[in-house]
Amino acid sequence: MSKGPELIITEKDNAARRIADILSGESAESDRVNGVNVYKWGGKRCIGLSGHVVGVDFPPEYNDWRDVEPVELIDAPIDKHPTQENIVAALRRLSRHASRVVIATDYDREGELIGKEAYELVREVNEDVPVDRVRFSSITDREVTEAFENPDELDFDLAAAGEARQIVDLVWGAALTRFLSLSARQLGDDFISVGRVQGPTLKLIVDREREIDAFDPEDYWELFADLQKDSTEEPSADPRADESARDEESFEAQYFYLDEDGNEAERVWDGEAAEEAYETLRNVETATVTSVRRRTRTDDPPAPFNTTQFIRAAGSLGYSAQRAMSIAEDLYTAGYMTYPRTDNTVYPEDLDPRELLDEFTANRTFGEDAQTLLEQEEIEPTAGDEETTDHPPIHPTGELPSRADLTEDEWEVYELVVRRFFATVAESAKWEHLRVVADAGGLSLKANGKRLVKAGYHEVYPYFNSSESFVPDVEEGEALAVTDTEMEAKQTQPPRRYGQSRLIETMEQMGIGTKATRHDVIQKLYDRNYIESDPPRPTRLARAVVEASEEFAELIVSEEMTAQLEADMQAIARGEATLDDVTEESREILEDVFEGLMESGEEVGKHLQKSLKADKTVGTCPESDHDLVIRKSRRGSYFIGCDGYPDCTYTLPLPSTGKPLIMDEECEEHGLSHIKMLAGRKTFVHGCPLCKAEEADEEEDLVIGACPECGEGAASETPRDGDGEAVEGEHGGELAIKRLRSGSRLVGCTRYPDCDYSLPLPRRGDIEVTDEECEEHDLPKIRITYGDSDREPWDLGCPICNYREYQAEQVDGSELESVKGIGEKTAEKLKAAGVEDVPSLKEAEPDALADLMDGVGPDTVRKWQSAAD
DNA sequence: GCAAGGTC
Repeated sequence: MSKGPELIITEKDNAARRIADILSGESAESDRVNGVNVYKWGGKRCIGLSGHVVGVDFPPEYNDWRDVEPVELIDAPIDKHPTQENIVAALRRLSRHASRVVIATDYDREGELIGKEAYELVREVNEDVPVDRVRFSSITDREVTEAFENPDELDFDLAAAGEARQIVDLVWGAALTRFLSLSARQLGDDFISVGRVQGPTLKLIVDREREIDAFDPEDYWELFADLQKDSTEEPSADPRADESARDEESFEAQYFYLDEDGNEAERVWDGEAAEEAYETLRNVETATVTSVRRRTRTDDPPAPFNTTQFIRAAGSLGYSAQRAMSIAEDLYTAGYMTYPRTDNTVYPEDLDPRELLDEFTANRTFGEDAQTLLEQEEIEPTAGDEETTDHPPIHPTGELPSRADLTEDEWEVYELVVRRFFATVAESAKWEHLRVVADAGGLSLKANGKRLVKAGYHEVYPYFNSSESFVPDVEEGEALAVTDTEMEAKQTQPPRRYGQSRLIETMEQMGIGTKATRHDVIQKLYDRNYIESDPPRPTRLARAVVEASEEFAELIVSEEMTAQLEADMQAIARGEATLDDVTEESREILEDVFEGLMESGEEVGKHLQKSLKADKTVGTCPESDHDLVIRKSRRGSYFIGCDGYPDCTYTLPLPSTGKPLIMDEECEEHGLSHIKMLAGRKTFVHGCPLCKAEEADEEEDLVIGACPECGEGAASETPRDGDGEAVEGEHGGELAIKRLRSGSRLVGCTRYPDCDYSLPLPRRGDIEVTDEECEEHDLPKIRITYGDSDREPWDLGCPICNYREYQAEQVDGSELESVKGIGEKTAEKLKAAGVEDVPSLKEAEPDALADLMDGVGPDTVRKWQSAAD
């Protein structure tokens, strides 16, 4: 037996470092083995994994989708193999001579499985070493020390529960995904996927869209009256004061009646009845107060952040789920906040709110609020319903960044996290509600006022709406003047689409996905062309996938599958069922699914193909009977082409920026769908592509001067090529303002394509050629106006000077190269794609940007974005 | 190349 060091294994590097610090009393030193961090002190080593370091998959002979019938995957063997070679190698090296191994992975089911995977790797190289398991729910001195003093054993049943999930997910996901993809002949990057979590998520979106489609709006009317309290008691000397006093005493009330069930209703469904009521209301001069009700309401501060609620709050600040998590992850890695992936909404016992608040008292931004909170006699943090063992709720650590350490976005998210913590230890707010009902000519009017009498947590947490609505103090029997009346014609609205955070919340309620994956699932739906735009809308393909699944494999789009699996996993964890029981039964169900599916394979395939085409179809070709579809050129740019190609070669260009989205709106003249170009914050509506092309054809070029490359005054020594043709020098080329068929505008040479000199012009606004001239370039100055809008005109000036300034700004684009993974060439490409600096890189929509760049996928873009933070 | 779950 060797007397080697003791090895501690955690789930991630960050946890390894912190546990080493705690156990060593901060004396641990960091070393690298195989490029992996290892913390050493005394006779101990601590290494962090990166989640699962081994993966489950079918053996390589099952890799060819065409060679293997999807149904064969159901009973195919499943292998486990290292996916993080360097970490696995380091783990092997360290465990070979270890005298003891302690598994300290996260305290949840997946953590138990990751621990078991590590255990098996250890066993491969060291048969006898004792292996213990420690469990703690937050990495604090007390919890960690206690856990290591009372080591336990690995729970193999719990790990097996996790393994069963891996197998069921792989078998169902792979077999069905391959089947659908093969049936629709989609084998490239655009395969058609389904899975236990993405399936029901997609169905959620599609179902909502079905409701919207089926929605039949109904007309109704609402009546309002402005009421005014009589405030003529003491007229003041200043008439303006009277004016404002009157404003203060005036408020809006709404007409209501009691419906058949005796409930208050505001909507009048009958037009004539509304008209009649309005007639009455218009003719009354006063309303008499019939009831006044006051009550105070306590408004408790929110619970601590779990992942879902954090994403929701960040969403209301304008961050996508993906982006919010990416920022949170960076703040976590930098040590400013706790682990962002957690279900827990109850602070651990050893979080001392006073101690943590203390850390903020000296801070410029938070000091005052922290101080105020500390002055409370008692501090009792709020708690949510969910208390789990995995990680504490998201809260700031005692380590504070300075504002300069963070980007603007990071700071905004950090402040949100800090203020949420503040809110959870702040006092409740108090509202005073005042409800007034008045009678106007037999019609009931009501007004609800609310006043914040104690701001409480709103003082430190400004993200919730705390606006008041004013209703003056009135008394029963008091007469109020009716100063204005209004009848509004309205229509019932279809249900709203799910936004990203609503989607994540609903997934959580349905019990599908996990805190760490829900936002990724949504991203996956975008990547698979199932949803587009934000809030997400389902494509035709998505509808077809859901329809096909509903008919033949209902379970894969149902939340029931997760519920059943969850129950099975619990049975395994309790030792009441085995992994084999569960996976066998699941395979049998899938066999049945395949029986129906294989009979109708062709039909399913056709349906999917039709939908795929519909997603790309803009309308009918004006020159042939075929469809016009969006295509991608070999250079990676989008255009519209005839589906009858090569018999019909009709095409229409599209703008070079962004990814085209087919809108519902259709051009009345041409019957083509309008196009929107998705390009992050540069997103714009292109409109009907044929209208754009015709506008360009009709608009004459407007000559504004000589071309500096080939026009009058250009280099007079004219070099000639072999044929005696001039390649440079004067050719009489002129500069003109042009409108291209793709919709963009520019200043270009009239000799195009022989001379391709050009200067950019903005896409929006009216171009005005002024009388002023640029002395340097002999060109008129240009001004952009914005029609009726409030926007100030833009004096763009001489187009050459303007372009020079623009380019000078772009030189700063070398800033892009400071981002890990971006070199000179990539920075060039990025600039060509319209991404000039780090902020715009971070705001870019990964899909749209990837589409603009050869050889770059959306995942790469996301990597840059997180590296740029 | 398929899933979902860890992690970066």
